[in-house]
Amino acid sequence: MLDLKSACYVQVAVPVPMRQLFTYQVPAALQSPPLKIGERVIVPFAGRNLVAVVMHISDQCDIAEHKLKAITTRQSDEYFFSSQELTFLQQCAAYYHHPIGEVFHQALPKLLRQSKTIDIESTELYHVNKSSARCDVPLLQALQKKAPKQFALYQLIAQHQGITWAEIRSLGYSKAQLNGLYNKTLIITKKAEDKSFTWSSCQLNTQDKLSLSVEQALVVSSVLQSQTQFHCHLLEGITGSGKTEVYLQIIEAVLAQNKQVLVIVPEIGLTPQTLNRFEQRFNLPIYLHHSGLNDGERLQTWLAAKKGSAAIIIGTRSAVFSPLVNAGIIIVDEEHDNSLKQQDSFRYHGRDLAILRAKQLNIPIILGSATPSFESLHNALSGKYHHHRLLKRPSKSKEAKIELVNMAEQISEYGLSETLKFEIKQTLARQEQVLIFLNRRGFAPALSCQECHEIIACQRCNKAYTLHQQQQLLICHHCGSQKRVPKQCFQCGSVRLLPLGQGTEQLEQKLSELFTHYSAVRIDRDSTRRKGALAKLLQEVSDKKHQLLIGTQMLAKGHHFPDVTLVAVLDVDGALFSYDFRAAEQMAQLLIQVAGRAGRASKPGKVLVQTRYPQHPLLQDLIHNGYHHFAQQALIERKLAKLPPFSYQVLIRAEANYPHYPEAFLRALTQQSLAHCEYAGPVPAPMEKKAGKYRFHLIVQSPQRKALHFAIKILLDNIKSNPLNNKVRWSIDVDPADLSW
DNA sequence: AGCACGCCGACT
DNA sequence: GTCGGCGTGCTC
Repeated sequence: MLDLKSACYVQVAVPVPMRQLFTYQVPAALQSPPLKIGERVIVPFAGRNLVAVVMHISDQCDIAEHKLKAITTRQSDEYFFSSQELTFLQQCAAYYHHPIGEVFHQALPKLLRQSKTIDIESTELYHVNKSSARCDVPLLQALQKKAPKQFALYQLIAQHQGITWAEIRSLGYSKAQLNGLYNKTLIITKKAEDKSFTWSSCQLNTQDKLSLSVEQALVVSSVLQSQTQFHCHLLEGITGSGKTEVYLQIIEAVLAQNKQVLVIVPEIGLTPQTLNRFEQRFNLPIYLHHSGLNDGERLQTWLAAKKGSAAIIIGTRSAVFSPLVNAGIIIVDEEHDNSLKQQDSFRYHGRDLAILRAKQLNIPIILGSATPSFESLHNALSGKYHHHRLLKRPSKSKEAKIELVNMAEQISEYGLSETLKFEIKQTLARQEQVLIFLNRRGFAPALSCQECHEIIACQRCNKAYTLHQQQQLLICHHCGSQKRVPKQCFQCGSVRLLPLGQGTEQLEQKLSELFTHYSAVRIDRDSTRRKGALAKLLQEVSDKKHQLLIGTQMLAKGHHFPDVTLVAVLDVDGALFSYDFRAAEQMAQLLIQVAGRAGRASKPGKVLVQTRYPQHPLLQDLIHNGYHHFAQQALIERKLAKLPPFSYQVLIRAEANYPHYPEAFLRALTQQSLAHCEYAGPVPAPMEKKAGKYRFHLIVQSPQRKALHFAIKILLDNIKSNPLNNKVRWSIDVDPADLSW
C-alpha cells in the first residue's frame, strides 16, 4: 500500500529554556489519524528523546533539510491539551515571558511527561473502607498490636487513597499483608472513575452545616448572584470569622449545578481537619493535588479533573493547571501566602494564574485571607474586585494580644530580653506552652548602631543600606551606590555596629540552659524533612511532651496550638528596614497569623514582639489599629514611593562564574532606553555568591503593565545579540515576590 | 536545561 | 600513556 500523503511538518514546544519552537518532519506512518494541535509527541532533541507538544501543523517548512529530524512517536492517548487549556497555557507563558515548552512541562503530571506510556485506567486502586473505619476502632487497635506491618500499610493507604499495588510493593509490603487488610474489609478497591460526578448522587451532610451570620450570608449571596460570569471577590475575614463555612456553602451551590470546584491552598495550608470538613459535608469525589502525593496519585487527580469525575480538587499552586472540563468556581485560600509563588524556573503566582484562568473560563473566583496581600487589597479598594469583609467572630474565642518589647531599653542575651524571660517562666509555670519564632528569613540585613539605634542609610535615597558581608560593603539597592562598611556610627560615633536580626545562633542552647526542667523542640525545614516527621512532632506538641517550641515561618501556618499561650517573635526589625519593600507586609501577616494560632477561648494567648524601634509607625499602626488599617497606611507609602501595587516590576537575574559577567550582561541591557520604564541596578544579589556563582539583579519597573511587557519583549530581543549571552545564565521574574534572593 | 565536544592535570 | 575535570556551544 503506497502512502501518497504529502510531506507533513510540525512545530513543537520542547521542554528546554528556549523561547522558540522546533520543526520536525512527520513520517507518513504517523500521519494517520490526523495530528492534533496540543498532542504530545516524542522527538529527538540534542541527543535525547523529549516529550514535546504540537503547536502548528503545516505542509511546508523553511528549515534546511539537513537539520530536520522526524518525530519518533505520537503519544496516542486521549490526554492532549484541549484548545482551551492551550490558550490558557500560552497566556501563562506570555505573561511571564517564560519558554512555552517549560510551561507545558509544568502543567503535565510527571507520568505524562515521560516517553513511556502508562496504563492507569485498568489498575485497581486501594482505598480505606470509610464505613468500616468509623466503627472498627477496636479492630484497628488489635491490628496495631498483632500485625504492626498490616497496620502500617493501612495507615499508608489512608494517607494515599487510591494507591496502586505497584506502589505498595515498591514501598516494601507484601501481597499477603494487603490481602489481610482486604479480607478484614478494612480496605476496598476501586477502578479509576470514568463518569462525571452528579450532584444527585451526593448525600449532603447537613448535620454540621452552620447557620450563617448576616455578614457571611451576604457574601454567599453576593458571590452566587453573579455565578455565571467572571468576577473576582476578595474575602477579607479575620481569624475565626468563618471563611471556610462561607466557602462550603458557595461550593454547595456550585456543585448542585454539577460544576467542578477548584480550591488552591498554600503549601502546608491543607490540614487534615480542613479536608475532613470537606469530606464530611460532601459525599462526592474530592481529589488532592500537593507535594505529598506520588506520581500515580497526581495523575489520578489530573485524570479525574479532565474526565469530570472529580467534583472538588484541592491543591497547591500547580493545581491551577488541573484540566477541569466543567469548572464552576475557583477559590484561593490564604491568597497572601508566599508559597503560592513558585520560586524557581517558571516563576508563576498561583493566585494570579487562577484569576487568569477564571477570566478565561468566565467563572467567579474568591480570594480569601485574614491578611490580604497589598496587591489584592488595592484591587479591592479601587473597585476592581468585589470586597467582602468578615469582622465578627461567631465563635467566642478572643484573638491573642500583640505587645511590643522595647529592646533598646534592656540588655538581652542571645536575643532574649528580660521581659520575655520573665513571661516564659510565668507561662511554663502555668503548665502552658511557649512558641518562639526565629525570624531568620532571608531579609537583606541593614546595619544598625547598638547604642543610638541609628540605621546606616544611603544619604541620597534615605533608605537603609544593605550589608554584603563577604565583601564588607554597604550597597544601596535603590541607587546602586556602594560604601565600605564604616567602623563607627555616623550619629554617635559608637563602634558597636551590628546587622539587624542577628545574634540568635545560640538561642536554642541558651533556652535549654535557662529552662532545664522543660523540653524544647525545634520545628523547621531540617527537623521535618523526613516524611511524617512534622506530623509526629506536632502530635508530641499536642500531647504536651514539649513545652518550648522553637521554629520558623512554617509554624505560623495551618496548625493551631490551643495550649500555646505565649508566642515570642524575637526580632522584627530586619523586616522594618529591609530593602525588600514587602518585608514589612509579610511581617505584619505573620504576626496576625500567629496571634490567631495561639490560645483558645478559655486561655487567651499573648504575642510578644521584640523590637528596638517600638515607635515605628507601621508597628504602632499594626498593633493598635489592626491589619486592615496598617495595610491602608502602608499602601499610601507604596503609592508615594511608586512601588507595587502602584507600579509593576520585572526582575532579571543573571549568574556566572565571575562577578564581572553578570554585571556587564545586565549593564548592557540598561543601554536600551525604554518608554515609561526605569531600571534599578544592576546590583549584586543580596546573597551574592551562591554555589560558586556570582549573582546580579536588574529591576525594570513601570507604572503601566503594558509598557513593561513591551519593554521586556525588546530586552529579550536585545539579549540575543548580547556578547555575554551564553556566558551567563539568566532568568526573568515577572512580579517578583522576594527581592532578597 | 542537558549533552557533546574539546583541551589540560593526576593516576591505573 | 589515559581518565576525567568542567568551560563552551548547540539543540529542529
